[in-house]
Amino acid sequence: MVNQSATKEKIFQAALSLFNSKGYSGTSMREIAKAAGVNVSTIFYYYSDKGGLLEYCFVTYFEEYINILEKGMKQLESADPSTILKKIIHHLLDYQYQNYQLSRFVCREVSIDSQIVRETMTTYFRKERYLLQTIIEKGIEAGVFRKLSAGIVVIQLKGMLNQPFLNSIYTSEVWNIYFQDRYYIDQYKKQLEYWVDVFLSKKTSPVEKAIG
Amino acid sequence: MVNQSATKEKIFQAALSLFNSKGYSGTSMREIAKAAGVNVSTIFYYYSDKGGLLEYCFVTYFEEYINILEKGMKQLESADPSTILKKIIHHLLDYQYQNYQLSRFVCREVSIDSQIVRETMTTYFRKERYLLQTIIEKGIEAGVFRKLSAGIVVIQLKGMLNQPFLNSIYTSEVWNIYFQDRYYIDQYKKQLEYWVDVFLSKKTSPVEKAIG
Amino acid sequence: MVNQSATKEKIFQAALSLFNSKGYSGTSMREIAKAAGVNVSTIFYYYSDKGGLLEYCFVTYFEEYINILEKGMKQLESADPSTILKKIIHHLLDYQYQNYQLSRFVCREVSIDSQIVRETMTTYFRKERYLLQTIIEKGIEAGVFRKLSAGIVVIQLKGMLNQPFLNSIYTSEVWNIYFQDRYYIDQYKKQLEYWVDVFLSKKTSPVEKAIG
Amino acid sequence: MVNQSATKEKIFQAALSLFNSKGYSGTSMREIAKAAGVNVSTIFYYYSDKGGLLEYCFVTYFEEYINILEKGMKQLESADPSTILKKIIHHLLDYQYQNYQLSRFVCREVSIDSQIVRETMTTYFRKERYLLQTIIEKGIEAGVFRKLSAGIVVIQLKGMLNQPFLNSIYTSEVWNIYFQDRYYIDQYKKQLEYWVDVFLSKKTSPVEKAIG
DNA sequence: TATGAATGAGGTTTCATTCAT
DNA sequence: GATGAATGAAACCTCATTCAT
Repeated sequence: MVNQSATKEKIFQAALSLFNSKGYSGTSMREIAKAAGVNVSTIFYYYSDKGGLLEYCFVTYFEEYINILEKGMKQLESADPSTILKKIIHHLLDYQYQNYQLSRFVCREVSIDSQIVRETMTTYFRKERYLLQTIIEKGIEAGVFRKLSAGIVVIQLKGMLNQPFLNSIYTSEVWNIYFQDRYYIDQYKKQLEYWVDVFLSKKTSPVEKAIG
Repeated sequence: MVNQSATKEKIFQAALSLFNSKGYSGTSMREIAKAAGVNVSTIFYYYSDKGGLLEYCFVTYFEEYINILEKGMKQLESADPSTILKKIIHHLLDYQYQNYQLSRFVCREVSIDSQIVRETMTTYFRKERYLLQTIIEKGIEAGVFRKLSAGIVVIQLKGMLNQPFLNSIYTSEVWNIYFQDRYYIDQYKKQLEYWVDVFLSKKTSPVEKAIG
Repeated sequence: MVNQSATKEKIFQAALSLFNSKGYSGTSMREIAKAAGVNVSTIFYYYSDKGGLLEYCFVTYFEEYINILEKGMKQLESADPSTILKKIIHHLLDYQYQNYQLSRFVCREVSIDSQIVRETMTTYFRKERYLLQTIIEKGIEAGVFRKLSAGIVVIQLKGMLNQPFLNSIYTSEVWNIYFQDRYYIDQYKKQLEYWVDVFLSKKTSPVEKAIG
Repeated sequence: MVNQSATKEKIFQAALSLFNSKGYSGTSMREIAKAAGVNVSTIFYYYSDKGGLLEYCFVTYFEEYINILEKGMKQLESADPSTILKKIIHHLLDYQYQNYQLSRFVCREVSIDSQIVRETMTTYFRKERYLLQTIIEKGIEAGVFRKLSAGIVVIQLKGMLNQPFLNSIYTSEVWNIYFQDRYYIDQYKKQLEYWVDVFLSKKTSPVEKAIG
């Protein structure tokens, strides 16, 4: 997260912004350099490759992402599944909100099926799978969650978690909802926590009354 | 949907497949030509432009997509919101399942914020918004759906609808779930219909007992 | 030898001339394009690679080179070793003289120890080795040639054969000898044939009297 | 020959090795730095230029080369041409053998017709010409050598002298002869001395019986 | 309808080099 | 004596595209 060199960070930010609006392949190194106010060669000095820049984005994103998951992991024994899951949703949405550009880009580019994506991603996502699956299954065993397929539930959840960042043009242009704003993110967060309570959980929690 | 020329269709399919695995910008006309077994110039003959090829993909996708929505539209008066919504979910998932490659590509590329995307997409999505919003609000008015923000609900729903196609590498590599298979799509479909019943709707429907 | 396309040939000649004076690595594609009067892309269209251009040079050179050797091969049974060897020397020098630029370049670049050189070259030179070694050994067995190590003799011979083309700056600048001229090549040819007669062969032939 | 600084020498050796396998133009400063285990800037500190490094190679090579020739020069009056020539061949081959990499590189790069090569080389080679021509002509006058063109003879001789170093891949890969080994160099040396005796000289010397 | 030849613009990357430290 | 950060120029190569056929 913390960049040693100011120049390196400047390049990173410029790249992120451009990758977001034009896609990774659609962005040229020259454009990035220009946006960062450095010479093209400087990018190669720091990231060695265009691929290196991409990898750096992925690693930076997942490093913190996995951190959040691991904090959830530690509470697996002590707290109840519903609370943990809601906490994780809370932190993930917050993290993606605070790293809007990066999240948008990674969520999007991850859907490409290239070598580098496959390799980088799979490791992180296997960890994620382990955590989420465990939580869901514990909840089911404890009789708190409904008997649903853990896989399908997680895929559903992930779809919901990414959507605000993935399709931000859609949300803003069509719905006038701006997930760069705290307000909307918080609303969406509540909705997902609510989903845990009424969709996943067998009995509706007190939160339900507050919203629905 | 129906291509006049076999050659044109061949090119379309080849392009689709490549766009999916390398992205639109990451795919070159030569690659498409090679994959389609035709000369590069032939692509220009049929689609005039690389942009033309992209547009053709979008139009082809949304043509049928909007068809499905419009069928739902016609039932707005006669049928109840919950049933209509479930029908739409059913048809959309089916459509995307049957046009796997195309859906994957469009869902993904739509997240880029370029001129062409913005223009093509917005028209279709505004229609979609009108329909879905109307259904949700009618349901709320009728006291069938919970009092939720229509916008947030639709965004949530769209996230869930796209996820299986967008992140197919994720689902297959990490969860061994293959949405190219009828079986998994049907399971997922049930889950979303269930979501309509227990999350959106105030009272849990009989379906709930069957699953949860 | 015969180029299908006039453009391709033009590029080839321009490349050859530049490779000779600046070396392969020292010559840029742009320079070649400019010298050939075509666009840079055209070179890539025909040769696909800078490496492809290099390979084309090698193959073109060795194709005819090996032809000459194979003609010598066929006479192995019928003619005497001394005559065959002199014929080969005669034809090789003629060939190199007629393809001055190409020979100069290949002889020089062959001394680099890269992958492509190793691969292309070895095949041809093994054939050459077989022929020359056979001739020398036959001559020794027949008691016509002195008992010398065939390997050392061939290396010595090859050094002499290449020298005029390899170091043409040296010969012209220091000795005012121009091997682009028939006259000098013929003189040099005589010298090497003479070498066969008095150095390789046991008894000095009548030719000796004519020269020495 | 004697490098003041160990670092400077390290760089020199690394450069030599790389120049040999990839050519001068084909080798980058970074590669040299990496091979030498120093920073790129260090090379510039010691040699100021890439050209400076090249010049240093040439000068280092020719300094000793010309020394050997000058020693021969001094004996022009006292000793007989045949003996002097053989001594020179002996010392030159020894020198090139002991500075294998350097000789290989210089012999090869000298064949390029660039400004720097022309300038550096010509001075040294004119000296060489004077010595060798004088020896040959003296021999002819004295009736010891055959009446041959001095120029052609020297060119022939130089071809033979360089071949083992120039085409070392050829000799090793095709003939399994390794001129890095004393044994093979000595054999080759004998062959060339023999060449002086039977080809250049009118009457065969006693050495002939020993070999042929 | 379909192609091969050719191109200009721009892509990524590497190069030798400098400068402050 | 030696280095790391940074650069401008130019390297190789690919791109979408056109045009004559």
